[in-house]
Amino acid sequence: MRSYAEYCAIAKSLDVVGDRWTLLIVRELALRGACRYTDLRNGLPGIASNLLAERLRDLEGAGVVVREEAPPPVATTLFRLTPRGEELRPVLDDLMRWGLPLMADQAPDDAIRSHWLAAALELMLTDLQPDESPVTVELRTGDQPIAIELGDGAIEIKLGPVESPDAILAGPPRSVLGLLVGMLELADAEAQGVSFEGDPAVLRRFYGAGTRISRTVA
Amino acid sequence: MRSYAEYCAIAKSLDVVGDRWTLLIVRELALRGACRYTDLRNGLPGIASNLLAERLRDLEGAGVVVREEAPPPVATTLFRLTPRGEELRPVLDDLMRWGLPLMADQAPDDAIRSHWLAAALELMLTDLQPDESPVTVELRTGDQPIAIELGDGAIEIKLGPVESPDAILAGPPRSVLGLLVGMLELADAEAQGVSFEGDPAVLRRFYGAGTRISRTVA
DNA sequence: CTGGATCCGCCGCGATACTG
DNA sequence: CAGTATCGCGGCGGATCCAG
Repeated sequence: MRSYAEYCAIAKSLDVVGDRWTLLIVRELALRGACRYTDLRNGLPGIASNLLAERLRDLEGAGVVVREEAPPPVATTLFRLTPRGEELRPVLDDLMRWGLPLMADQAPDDAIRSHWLAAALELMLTDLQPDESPVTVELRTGDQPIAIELGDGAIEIKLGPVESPDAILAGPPRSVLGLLVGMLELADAEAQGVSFEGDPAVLRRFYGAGTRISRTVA
Repeated sequence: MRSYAEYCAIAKSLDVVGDRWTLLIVRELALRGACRYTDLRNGLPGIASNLLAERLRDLEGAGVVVREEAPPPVATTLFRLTPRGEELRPVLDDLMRWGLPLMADQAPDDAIRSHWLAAALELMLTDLQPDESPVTVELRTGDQPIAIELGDGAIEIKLGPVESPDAILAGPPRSVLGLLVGMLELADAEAQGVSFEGDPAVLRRFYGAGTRISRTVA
């Protein structure tokens, strides 16, 4: 993209990361750590291969990304954020926070990746009953399961299955999120295709976290 | 721009504000408050008129901007951020912070507006000697003077001239910023075309604020 | 199979002219 | 003052091809 040619910090930032796809590439590296070219393609459905290569070159030139050759036996090239690139996390966090209300509209052709959902949940969820016993929930939505672990007032969200979950939640992402966040009652969520196994009381641990979001939606 | 078609909060944010020029329009409204179409053109040098009109329509449709008809005698249309638009300020702040090191390179054809500089200074400057007596400085760089008022440990930065400043600083923006931020000694700044009137001790009030920035520059 | 490069069609953007 | 109209170009999308 052409430079804005403005002596302004915001414009100069956008000169670096304002191109189409660029911030989403940074998002992938921030959420998933070092990635192979193929991993990035998978996390950026629809990107043209030449664009991904070009953006990675540009980001490398700007000092945001480094390319490193993994040693044998893997022997593949990895892309990783530099410290300067890591400093973009606040920008990503704010953009994610601002975009949370927009998760209310899930377009039929929206691609879905569980690590995007996990990042959103990390911003939204709080344990409303931190004194209760620890609880684990497995989410089955997106391209891989998500593990939620409540305990000691903290919430941990990881990718991957849960050993013996106290509850299992499956269904369309929008409805699963809506239920967790308290915008949807269990009955409504189930009407939208959500299946819930376990003790419904577990959901109360999250309820209300979403009222703050709901208020944001115009 | 085409939608990214990803069920991800960041991607959905960028679907709204990721177009070229869009965030800079929001910047203008955030920094200067309600603006006329002409004010926006002035604050966005180089933007095509049709693009500005189209972006404003889009932003209005997204609930980020409202158009309001000013009552007579002015009788002009004003554009203003909605509350939802105001919530983009954290994004702008982080982008500005991330871009501060890039202010080190001022391209010859970079447009300059004092309100961009004022915003950057607001992020960078701290009063290192809050117990000293109040001090006012007038900056003459960009398209209008900038007033800096130190007192009670707080810094106020406004646009416009200062009544009877304790110091006057004029010259190229990069050097004026560099001096204030402590990356440049007075002698070096003067060699770069900065003129300084007043007590040089005033500069010590700011010195060091920029070491944090300097460290950021790779 | 990974990590690209190349080509082409198209649309978003840039620049300028024009208008109620 | 607040836009609309037009046209040319370059960035992007989509597909295919290629080297290690």
